[in-house]
Amino acid sequence: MAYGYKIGSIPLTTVQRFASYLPALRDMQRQGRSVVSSASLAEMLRLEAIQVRKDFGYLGITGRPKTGFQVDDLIGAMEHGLSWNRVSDAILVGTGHLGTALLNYRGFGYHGLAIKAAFDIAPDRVGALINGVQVQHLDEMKPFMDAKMAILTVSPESAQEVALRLVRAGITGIWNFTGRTLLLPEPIVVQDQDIAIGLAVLSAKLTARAREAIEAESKPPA
Amino acid sequence: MAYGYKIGSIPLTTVQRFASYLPALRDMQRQGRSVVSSASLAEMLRLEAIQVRKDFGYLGITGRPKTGFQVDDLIGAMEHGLSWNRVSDAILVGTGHLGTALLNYRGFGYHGLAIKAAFDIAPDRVGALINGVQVQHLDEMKPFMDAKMAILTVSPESAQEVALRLVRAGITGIWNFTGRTLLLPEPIVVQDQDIAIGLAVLSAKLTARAREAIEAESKPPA
DNA sequence: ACAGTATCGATACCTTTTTATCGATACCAT
DNA sequence: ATGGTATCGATAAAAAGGTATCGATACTGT
Repeated sequence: MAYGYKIGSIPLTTVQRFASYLPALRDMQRQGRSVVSSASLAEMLRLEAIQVRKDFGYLGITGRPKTGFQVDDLIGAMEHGLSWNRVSDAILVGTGHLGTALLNYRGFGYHGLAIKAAFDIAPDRVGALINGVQVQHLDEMKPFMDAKMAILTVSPESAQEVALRLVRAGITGIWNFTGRTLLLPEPIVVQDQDIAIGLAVLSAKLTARAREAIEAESKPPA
Repeated sequence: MAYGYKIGSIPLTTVQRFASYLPALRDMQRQGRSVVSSASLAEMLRLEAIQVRKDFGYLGITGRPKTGFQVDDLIGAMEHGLSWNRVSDAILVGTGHLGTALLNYRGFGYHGLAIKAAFDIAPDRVGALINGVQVQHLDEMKPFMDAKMAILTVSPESAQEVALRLVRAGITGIWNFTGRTLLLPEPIVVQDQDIAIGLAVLSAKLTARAREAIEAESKPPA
């Protein structure tokens, strides 16, 4: 096997879906709804009911026929199972537009993330206050900071170098937006996030759809 | 089957990898390198050589033993097969931090995207110039614009409403950053991009790794 | 209480995706 | 030329992930 398909014993795809169930469930919780059926959640998220049930199976949560699943149970199990309950601190390096956007993003709270510090090297950025976080100079980054996760939003050119500094500062997980593949010692977990991929897929889908339409037209309906 | 696994006859996962091969190959091309082996590309992107070869198989590109694949051929085949060569226009709605970050992002060119117009409703944003694009009021959005793709970076609250306006304006593909599931007529292609998922996965991986470490410690090495 | 029904959960099945194997081919060094 | 070797490509096996089926269960209304 190449590398981590699974997270613990849970399929990666399931974990990803957990991440989208969670906000939906939190909304329900807030609205006072205490139970939800796999079918209704599936419809909400454009999935299949059976897939939702199977996913929940991994959590060990069991529903009740005719009623559904307890919203609280589901949230609890997801948060506990994936440590989205304990708020883990993260730091962010690179306060360009993307970095700033992430510092201002409100959705991370669902997954227990709080960005506690931000770093940059540009003199005109150091000292700025972004969404309550003061930008510090990269040189200020100290190994004793207790964040274990870092968000890397620097330029591709400096990606590798900054990543190594992060590792030296005790970071064990890097969320990499730079588009460069980072070469780091084994135990570091790197999550690559190439924003352009989503677009590329959309564009490819549109092309495929357009082609299908043309083909469908050339041969008259059966 | 639920819905689109495949794009044309190419697996979705393969298309995603294409999107990351492409910049790497373009770099090589720029550096004058004309051939590349599946093994070296795989190492560069942390994949398996065989997977790279299989992906290339979908393109109909054939390599040569002992040498590898022609970089130009690969680039050409990917761009042509997925229409990343023809530049397609897109519009962006919602010029908050994320929208601004995307307007400033330089990686879209690899996939043939040009953001031609930006819209918002906030009076203090309308009229601003972001990376050469003038922000217009949403009401200015006209059905006759020839962009078929839209990037949706508005607040979750207004997501559905704005999406409907986009469809009425002739948009057929929406790249949805709002985190809300959009309910739209069938032929519209929606690509959901929940930025928090990447983080959630990273956090879950770190947790899993930590647990593994603990388990490995409790039972001494075999 | 009882029938009717919505919903779950276990099992089995099927599809998609990844990985392994291995013969064939083209380059390189001698 | 010839042998050695890196690399490909076809085929097949394995793994992962998704879907269907269907009996079991608990709520609802009479």
